[in-house]
Amino acid sequence: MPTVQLPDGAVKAYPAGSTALDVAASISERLAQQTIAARVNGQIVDAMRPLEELSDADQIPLTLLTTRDAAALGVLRHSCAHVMARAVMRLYEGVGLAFGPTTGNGFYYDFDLDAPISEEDFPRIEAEMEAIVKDAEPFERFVLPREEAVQFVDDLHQELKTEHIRTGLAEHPALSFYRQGEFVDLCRGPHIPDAGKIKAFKLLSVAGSYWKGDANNKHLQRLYGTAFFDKKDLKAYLDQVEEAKRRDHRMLGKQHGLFTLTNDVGSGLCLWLPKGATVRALLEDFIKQELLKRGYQPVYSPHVGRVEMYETSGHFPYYRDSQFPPLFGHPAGQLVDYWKTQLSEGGLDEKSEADFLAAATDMGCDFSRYPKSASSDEKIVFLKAWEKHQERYLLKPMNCPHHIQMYKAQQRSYRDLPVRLAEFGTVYRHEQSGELNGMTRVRGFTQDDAHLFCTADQVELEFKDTLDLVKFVLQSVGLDDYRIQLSLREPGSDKYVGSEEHWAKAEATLRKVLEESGLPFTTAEGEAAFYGPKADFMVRDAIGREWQLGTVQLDYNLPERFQLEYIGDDNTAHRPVMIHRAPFGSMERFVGMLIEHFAAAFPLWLAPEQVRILGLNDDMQPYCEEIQSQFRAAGFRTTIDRQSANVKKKIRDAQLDLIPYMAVVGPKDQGAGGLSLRDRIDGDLGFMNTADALTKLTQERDTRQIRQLVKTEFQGFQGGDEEANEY
RNA sequence: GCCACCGUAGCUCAGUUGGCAGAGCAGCGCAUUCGUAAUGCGCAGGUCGUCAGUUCAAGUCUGACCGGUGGCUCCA
Repeated sequence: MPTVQLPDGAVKAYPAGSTALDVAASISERLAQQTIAARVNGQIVDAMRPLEELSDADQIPLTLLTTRDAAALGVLRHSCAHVMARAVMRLYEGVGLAFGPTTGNGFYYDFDLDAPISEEDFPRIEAEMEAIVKDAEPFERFVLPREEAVQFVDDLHQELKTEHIRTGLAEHPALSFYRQGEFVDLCRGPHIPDAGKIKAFKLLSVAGSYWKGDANNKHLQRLYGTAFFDKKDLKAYLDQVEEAKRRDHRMLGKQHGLFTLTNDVGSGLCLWLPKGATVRALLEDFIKQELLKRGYQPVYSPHVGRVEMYETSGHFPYYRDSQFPPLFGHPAGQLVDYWKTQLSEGGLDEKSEADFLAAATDMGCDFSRYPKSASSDEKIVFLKAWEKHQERYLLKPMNCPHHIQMYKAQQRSYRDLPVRLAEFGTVYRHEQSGELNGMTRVRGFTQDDAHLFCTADQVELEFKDTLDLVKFVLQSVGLDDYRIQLSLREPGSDKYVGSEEHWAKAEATLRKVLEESGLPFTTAEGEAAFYGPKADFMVRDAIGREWQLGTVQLDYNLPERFQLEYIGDDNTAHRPVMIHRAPFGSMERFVGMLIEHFAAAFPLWLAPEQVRILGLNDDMQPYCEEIQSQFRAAGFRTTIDRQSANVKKKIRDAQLDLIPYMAVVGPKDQGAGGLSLRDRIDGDLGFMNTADALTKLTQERDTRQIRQLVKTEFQGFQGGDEEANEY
């Protein structure tokens, strides 16, 4: 007979076999209606399971989770995923089930299905789901011992489930299933008591995915949806999605002439139009001033570097697939490189080889000693030797090797350290075509990069200062909601360079400084760079979305690979430690994010056009120019609206162009030696003399005031863990 | 790169079963000269992403390619 302890401390015994639902019913009928799941020992569990199964404690600590608990939302959504899968199975033949977990904002289910599902099919799938919800059939859990479970799954003819149960779940002695009507799924649960609890749901999108996330595996169709306890919550969520669309930087960037992308230049190659370039230049100037104060030194480096340098750093071999191919100094370089690859992949026929030799000779190669009759390996050795004497350049994918060469350009003493080299360095990466996205994912971008070279003793302090810099920079643009992600190695992986000892030291140092900093941080294994751990700034924008922006990375490995040294106070050589850091990350990405954060309504100090001067009629032109020159002299970016239109139209245009201030001038203003100031946010401020207006605007600009930020407080009502609920 | 969807004027979009390519905004011209979110009239603007194919006839149907969007995979 289970005894239950509720959160309010009440202790009560219940008949054997009682469930959380029974407990709820014993309190009130209404509570039983609203109970979605329960929490026992911190675990979220089915409300319809006998309590003895869940805990063998004398007093079972039980929390009922109702429609008011965010934690129950994940349960609801996962059950909704089952309902969706059931609907899809009713409507399509031969549906293979994969996984169907919850996500931060909803759920998805992956299907192996020949017939393509498109958004046009959503209404009938939703209608079928509606019918299932209306039937309000219960979710029934049952457990089978491993052998029986395997047999049971075999009989369901669900190949992916069969595979998963044999590989992914090979260690599980018993497996749980959930049945809802004719639909049965291998599932860890928990689920809601019955489908009738789903009051609001919607299918969102369809996309491709891979079985177990591996691109080599079977391609699946993924159906995304979301569900809520209440139609109001669903509407709030959909409004949020609309708001995000309204702020899309690709649309706003086009609309406000900030940047453009055209296939004539190339995909992923961003053109900064004057207005966007102004925002970027202001940010760059701002950070340059700050770096000067913090003892950084400016440097410049070219856009290409020898492949060998990137072989030393490890970037070239590690990221070969996502770089633009090397530029060859010798005309035959590309040909030789191609030939070498062919040989390593099994070689080509004699004729091709003869063609290659002829072509290479034509291009001026002396291949008289090419070992025609030798093995592929020997031929590769020859070609490699040839290549070794040729120049090959890479469009630089990273700035660090260049800065490292600067460090090496002179002998360094411990007295010189730390050396802090800063550059807005433009780098090129051949991102996969499917990854490109407006300004936030491009193939050529500029990092506000710097590399700090310091002694082992200085690492902590330098790292701390760097965190402080990023904090300061984010604050200055009004981004004060962020966390830091401590990105660590993936245990047991061989994709990293450097010794165990260096990694352990680097990770421990990062963790120590972060703990001492008091900044909120989370850890993420497997997210480190290949040469060292990182502290990534995850910044929340005005509508609650997270962006990975600035980064600080600790690196013991590149100094080793490039044999960096400084002479210590003991007159012997020591190895410095490097810190890589970029507060904005990439200018493209950062400005893209800012556009969405401000919905293109930049604060005065960042606005591409700060003041627009609107004459009441065409006769005011000379006075408009007079006012303009006064604003320009005070450093403001202004234009005059020269349309032959009435002032209402000019104001409307300026408002739509999101200009922070308008100076409306007519005969009255001219007579009184001033202007009528209009604020984008507060509207007409009335007459002001020009000096007062300048003082007011100068103050707002120089303190980098952010007067308006349209925040929507919808923080997702995020339910459940982001872990897969499926096995 | 993979899967699904999309590509018509500078921008946002309409275009019936294949039958002469449309609107609004922006632009230009003329008139208007106005006090806080659209003055009126007119004009111009397109090889319908590209290339092939089917057809008497293709924006519309088919294929390939290019580009974009949503995801997947990737992100130094």
